[in-house]
Amino acid sequence: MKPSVVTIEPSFCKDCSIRGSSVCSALDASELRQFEHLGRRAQFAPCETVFSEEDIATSYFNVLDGVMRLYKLLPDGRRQIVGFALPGDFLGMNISGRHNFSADAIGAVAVCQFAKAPFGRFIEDRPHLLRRINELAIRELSQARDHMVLLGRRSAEEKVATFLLSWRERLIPLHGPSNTVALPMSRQDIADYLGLTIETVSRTFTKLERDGVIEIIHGGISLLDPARAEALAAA
Amino acid sequence: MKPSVVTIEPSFCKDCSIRGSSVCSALDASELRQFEHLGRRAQFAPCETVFSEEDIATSYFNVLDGVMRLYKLLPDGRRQIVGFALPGDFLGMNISGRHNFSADAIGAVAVCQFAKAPFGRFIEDRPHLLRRINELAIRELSQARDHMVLLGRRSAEEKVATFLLSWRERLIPLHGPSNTVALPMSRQDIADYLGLTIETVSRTFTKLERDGVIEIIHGGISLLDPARAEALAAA
DNA sequence: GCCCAAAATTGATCTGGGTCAACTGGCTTT
DNA sequence: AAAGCCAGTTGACCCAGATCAATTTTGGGC
Repeated sequence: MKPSVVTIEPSFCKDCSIRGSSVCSALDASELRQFEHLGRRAQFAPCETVFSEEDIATSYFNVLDGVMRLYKLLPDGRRQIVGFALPGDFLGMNISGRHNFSADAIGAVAVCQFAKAPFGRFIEDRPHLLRRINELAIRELSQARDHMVLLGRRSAEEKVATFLLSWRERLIPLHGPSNTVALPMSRQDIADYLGLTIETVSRTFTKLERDGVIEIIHGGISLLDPARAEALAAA
Repeated sequence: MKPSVVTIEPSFCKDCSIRGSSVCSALDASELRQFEHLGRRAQFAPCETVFSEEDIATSYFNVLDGVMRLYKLLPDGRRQIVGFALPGDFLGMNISGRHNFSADAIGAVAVCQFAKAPFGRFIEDRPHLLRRINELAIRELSQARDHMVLLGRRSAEEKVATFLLSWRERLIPLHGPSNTVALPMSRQDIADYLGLTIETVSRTFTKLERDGVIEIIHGGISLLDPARAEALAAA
């Protein structure tokens, strides 16, 4: 784990890569110029922790680049990854004043960080921004429920197939549609996301490859038979 | 499944039992009087479906009385209960325009039903209400993540102990604190909530009773040894 | 009260995925 | 290029919880 590099540099929202897909899509050009002064760019090195569960939440984060793992730990060390955050995702919403999960960078990550208080004041008289945030929360809630079904009621093979397809789906806005699916997270991360062990994930990947559904490539997979993968994921 | 009885009766928000715990807590007395005209009381008989996944969402619901099960089905019939709704809970938020889970009454249920459009217009210029709704969504999101940990990483005994404790917790605002915990839902419901089978739930209840942690009583359980239950749930 | 159906419990057995352990193959370091 | 080190894979075995199959209990209707 390398030391973190935090760069404070002038950042222009209008040039931002995630402008349009994140919370900021709710803002018009003039608001955006004010908004600019609220955010501060920050970089996180691979494996660096951005915030931890139970930490006082002092900031909101907009992911600009890279992938983060969001997880909760049980006292004995068992881990459940509750999601992966990609560019455009907005983190830090909570009601208790504390984060309710931990987040760390998988590869290098860049975020736009907003101090809680000024951000709160900015929202105060901009209900359209609040509506946008609400929209994001409701979308996440829907995803969370889908994931509950996966965790509670699906077999290992269904879990892996579903994960690969939905991950591919999430990468479309970033890389365009492709059957080559980059998997920046480790097998252990995938296991902890799907409620499996690393061995079962590995075996299931191998099985899917043997069955001609995927090809395991360096840093990801190639989806050879999307239709069959869909069938495995649906049933 | 008896036929539904829908009663449209004059209902007064100020006298409402859940006034203060639901969305409406964000409204002042004068707003409440206007709000009154938006809602319509409806009753649902035991086992009756309030709405189904993929239905066009035309209403929001405020649970007034009774308990609902919220669930998703896989094509082959496997079911995952994603939550139970109690008085004060607000249902119907979504972004797709369709419900993303099904909901049915467990016992008799009374709700306050709001047509989507007028409710949306009412929120429009009342950001404090929107903030309240956002708060509820974020709280649910946090609960959903806790439940993911349970589904993905906990043993059967831990699941059941955790469920009993958190259900007891949820009943406090309704019945006051008590070691007697009413369980209006069936064993099958509990199983589908915890990602287990009905047999495993039944066996685990029996084991907890044999161990002196709970006593199984009619329509629920009595928590004999809360400390031990906490220990089972935490580890 | 008695009857019937549904819900819950209990027992016997099976199995998907976990556990434990060994091995492989890239990378990095020197 | 040798050594060391992880991340990932594979194999052998095991067990928590699923499945299958009876009971037993509960509750509602008459």
